[in-house]
Amino acid sequence: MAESVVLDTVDLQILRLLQNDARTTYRELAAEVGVAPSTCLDRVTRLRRTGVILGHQLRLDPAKLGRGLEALLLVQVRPHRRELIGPFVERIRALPESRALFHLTGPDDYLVHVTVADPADLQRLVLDEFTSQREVARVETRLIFQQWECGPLMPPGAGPSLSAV
Amino acid sequence: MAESVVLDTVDLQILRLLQNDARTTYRELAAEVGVAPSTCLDRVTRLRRTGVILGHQLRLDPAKLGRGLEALLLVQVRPHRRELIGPFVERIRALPESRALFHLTGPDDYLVHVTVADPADLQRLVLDEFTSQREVARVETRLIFQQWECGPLMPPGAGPSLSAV
DNA sequence: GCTGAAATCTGTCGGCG
DNA sequence: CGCCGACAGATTTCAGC
Repeated sequence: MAESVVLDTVDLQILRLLQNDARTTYRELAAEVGVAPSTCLDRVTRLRRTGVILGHQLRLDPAKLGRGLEALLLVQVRPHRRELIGPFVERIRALPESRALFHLTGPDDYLVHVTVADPADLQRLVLDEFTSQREVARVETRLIFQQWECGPLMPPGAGPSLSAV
Repeated sequence: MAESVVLDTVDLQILRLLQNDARTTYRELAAEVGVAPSTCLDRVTRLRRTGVILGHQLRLDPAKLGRGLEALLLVQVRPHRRELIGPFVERIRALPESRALFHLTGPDDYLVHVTVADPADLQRLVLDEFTSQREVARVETRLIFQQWECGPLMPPGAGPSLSAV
């Protein structure tokens, strides 16, 4: 599980470029980074094998899919025991409205990022899937005005090379 | 901006498959969906052009990049006026630790998802980039025990067809 | 890590239903 | 008008060095 991975500048440049556009061809990567296309393929294959790259994801516009309203739900699950939170997590993950789920420290045990059609849809979701459940002690709903994805994920102090576990 | 988009079962199947693996070839998509590869290309091109597909993203493992600790920061920005929140948002987005930023309703104005190396790194981030700033009235830090991405994003009541805006 | 070549894929085009 | 099938160009992938 704790496999050691060493990343050099070539790896980091490739990752930065692919985060900018995950469909960049090996040819283009090679031209930018200054190595052969096959080397880029080798690097990317290794980054996938070692688990640095987890996968390629499609970014969709929820509004275009009829889910123009987004919200974060802060949820207390009580009692906070494995027998209850296991099924809770699986149930929430399976909801078509759920985009992401976080298990947190602090007064709220879980944060759920949901996408719904409109306020009525959100109300239905909160009432039918959260507050109606025995293990859900409290739900706090926060609407999302706007959201931003931030810059590329890079190692701290992105020097010329580093080792991570 | 409010371009009308109609999605049929073929589009929805393609989106579902591409969310599972964004690098699925048109050939494979065609085989699964039961249409010609060129038709899949046409559909995907149209989905890109109409803004349903926003782009292709690389999913990376923060832990493998030396950012094994993740947290959510709840931030109050006061006074909550455009002159202050504009620069605040840009500054937070530019931090290498920031993964995502949400502008919310409720007592906390912003939620920031951050990835750091360790608790000392988190402490530095909170003190130097948040509480030290004049406009930041309050910061609440919640560590992330575990997180899950949820199922594919699909339209509400994913019937055989739908129209979205 | 590179080169080069084979296999595969992408994207275009004209035609068909 | 959208779907199909074939084609040319580009990309991926794999030996061998």
